[in-house]
Amino acid sequence: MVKTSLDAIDRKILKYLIKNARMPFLEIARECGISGAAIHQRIRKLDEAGVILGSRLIVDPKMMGFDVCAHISITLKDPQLLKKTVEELRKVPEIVECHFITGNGNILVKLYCVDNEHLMRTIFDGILRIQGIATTETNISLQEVFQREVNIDFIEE
Amino acid sequence: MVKTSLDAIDRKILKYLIKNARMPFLEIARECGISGAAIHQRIRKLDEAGVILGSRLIVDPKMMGFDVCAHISITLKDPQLLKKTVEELRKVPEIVECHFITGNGNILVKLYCVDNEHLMRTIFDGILRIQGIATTETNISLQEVFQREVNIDFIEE
DNA sequence: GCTGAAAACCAAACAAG
DNA sequence: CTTGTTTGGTTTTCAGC
Repeated sequence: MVKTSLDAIDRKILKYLIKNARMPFLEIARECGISGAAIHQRIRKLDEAGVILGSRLIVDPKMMGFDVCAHISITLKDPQLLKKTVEELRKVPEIVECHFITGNGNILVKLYCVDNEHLMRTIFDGILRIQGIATTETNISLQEVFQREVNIDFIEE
Repeated sequence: MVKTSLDAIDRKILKYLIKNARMPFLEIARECGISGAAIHQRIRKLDEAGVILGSRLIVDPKMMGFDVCAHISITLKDPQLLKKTVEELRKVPEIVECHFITGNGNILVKLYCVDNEHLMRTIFDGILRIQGIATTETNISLQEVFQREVNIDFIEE
């Protein structure tokens, strides 16, 4: 996992696209004071280097009918089963994030469900049936107050 | 927070753009079998309805120099200070997510830091100095195994 | 709500410095 | 690493259905 050195223009390009993935390259070019072709090549390079992972439309989960957001901390029966368990968790469509963590539990997942009944089914039929999972601890998110991308401004190199 | 009724085409449009925010509208149009102008109008409507919140380039935090990811559960001195505390948390650039939660603590934040020393400074100088915060409990994410947008396929209306 | 067409605009690739 | 140019595709708007 090698770090690429990003110069000021790279960071400026990323900053704009992090806020709006559909911002035209030519508009970025005008903001940065270089040609569109240069922006295009820099973005391609950032993509190939793995700095850029993709782009996403951000939708309001509530508007899509997902009224329940929760974090679940999962404790494994056996640490050996980590990789296999993750592969099973990946198949649970409600889960949007998965971390290996320190502290209480071994895995932390974030998920969205339609309602509490759906959450219950997801926990009991989706998560607890996975071999290797011993216990879960669920924390409901009453409100997702804000969500944003990592701010790259305060790395001044 | 009224739910808009999304038909099959709306969901198809969103599904494509959630995977790739820069997918050309005309390509979506071809996949959906309707004109580009219709796609354009539907997306504008979804935007105005608040279903679409924006779009983001997804960057690898590690590549940007953020080697440490953590979740911090925050307990307030006084529940009255909730709103004010959130406004202060919003000013901490390292924080990318903020929830009101049930269970252990009142607020859960997710953040990225450059290293453990930076995390320590963020907790002590950034978070614990905020009026109204009593205690914090930090959970380091050893690895962010995956991260994706909510899968809208399993809502079949 | 959709369409097709027009005008303005953009992405991508190129040779060249 | 940059630029200007070119080609084909795209966005956006609008009248009309």
